[in-house]
Amino acid sequence: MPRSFLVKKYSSNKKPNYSELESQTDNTCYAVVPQCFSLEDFPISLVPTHPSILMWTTSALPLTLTPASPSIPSQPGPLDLSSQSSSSSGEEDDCGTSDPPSPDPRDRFQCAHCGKTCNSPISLSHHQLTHCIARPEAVITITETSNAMTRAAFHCKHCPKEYNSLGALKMHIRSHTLPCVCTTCGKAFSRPWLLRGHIRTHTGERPFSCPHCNRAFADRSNLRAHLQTHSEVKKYQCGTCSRTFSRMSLLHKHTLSACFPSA
DNA sequence: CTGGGGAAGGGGCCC
DNA sequence: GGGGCCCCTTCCCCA
Repeated sequence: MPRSFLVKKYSSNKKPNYSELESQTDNTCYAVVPQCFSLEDFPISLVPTHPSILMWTTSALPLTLTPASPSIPSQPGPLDLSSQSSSSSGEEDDCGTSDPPSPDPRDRFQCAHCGKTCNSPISLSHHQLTHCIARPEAVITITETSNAMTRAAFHCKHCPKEYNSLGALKMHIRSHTLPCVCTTCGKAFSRPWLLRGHIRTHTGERPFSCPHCNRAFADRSNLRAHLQTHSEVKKYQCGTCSRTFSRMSLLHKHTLSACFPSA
C-alpha cells in the first residue's frame, strides 16, 4: 500500500500558531456569507472532470446536486475514498451510472433547498447559486474593536479555527473541501501544488537532485532534509548533550527517548 | 533503536 | 484577493 494513502493524524505535538487569532473572540457581531463550500454536499462523481487534474475553486464549487434517489453516502471525513478507490480508474459518476435510472431524468437534479427540479446538473448549479447568495447558513464572526471594526475574525464553519482575513479563511477551508483530486487514485488535496507533488508519486518524477550524490527527490523539502545528511554538523542540536541531528523530528525523538533533560 | 526517505499539511510571502 | 511557491514541520515506514 502506498504511503501516500496514509491519513494524517493530528497530534498534540502539532502547534500551529493560532494563538494570536484565538484571542479575538469578544465584541463580536456577525456577517453572513453564502454557504458554498461543503464537500459533503457535492460528490466528486458529479463534478466535471479533467484528464489529469480535478480542481475546484471556492467560487466554482458545485452546489448541492440531489438525486431523487440519492446513493451518496454520508461523508465520514473530509473525503471518503474507500468507495472510490475501487472504481476510481476513470469510473465517473457513480451516482449517475451505478444507480437505476430515475423514471423522470429531471427528478435526478432536485434542489435540496426548495425542491425545484432541473434538467441538468449545470442548471441545478445555476439555480442553487440563488440560494448561495440568499441563504445565509455559514456565519463569519467579525470582531470589533472598541471604536471601529478594524479587525475581523473569520470563523471556519467546519472547525474551531478562525482567521483575521477572508483569504486566510478561504485557504483554510480548502483543507476541508479538498478541491484538488487526483484522477489516478482519487486522493484529494487542499492545494494544486500538493496534488502536483502527489502526482509525482504516480509518475516517478524526481526533479530535485542532490549535488553531492546522485539521489533525486520528488519534493524539495525532502532534498533539503537529505542535504543535511551530507553535512558534518547537523542543523538541529540537542541542548542537553549538544548532539546534532539532520531533522527536527529526530531531535525530538532524541530528547524524548535517549537524552532526558537534566530534571 | 536510530537515521533517513517519502509523503503530505499548512502558514507566509510574492506576484 | 487569489494563485503559486517556499519553507517548515509532521507522520509513517523501512533499512
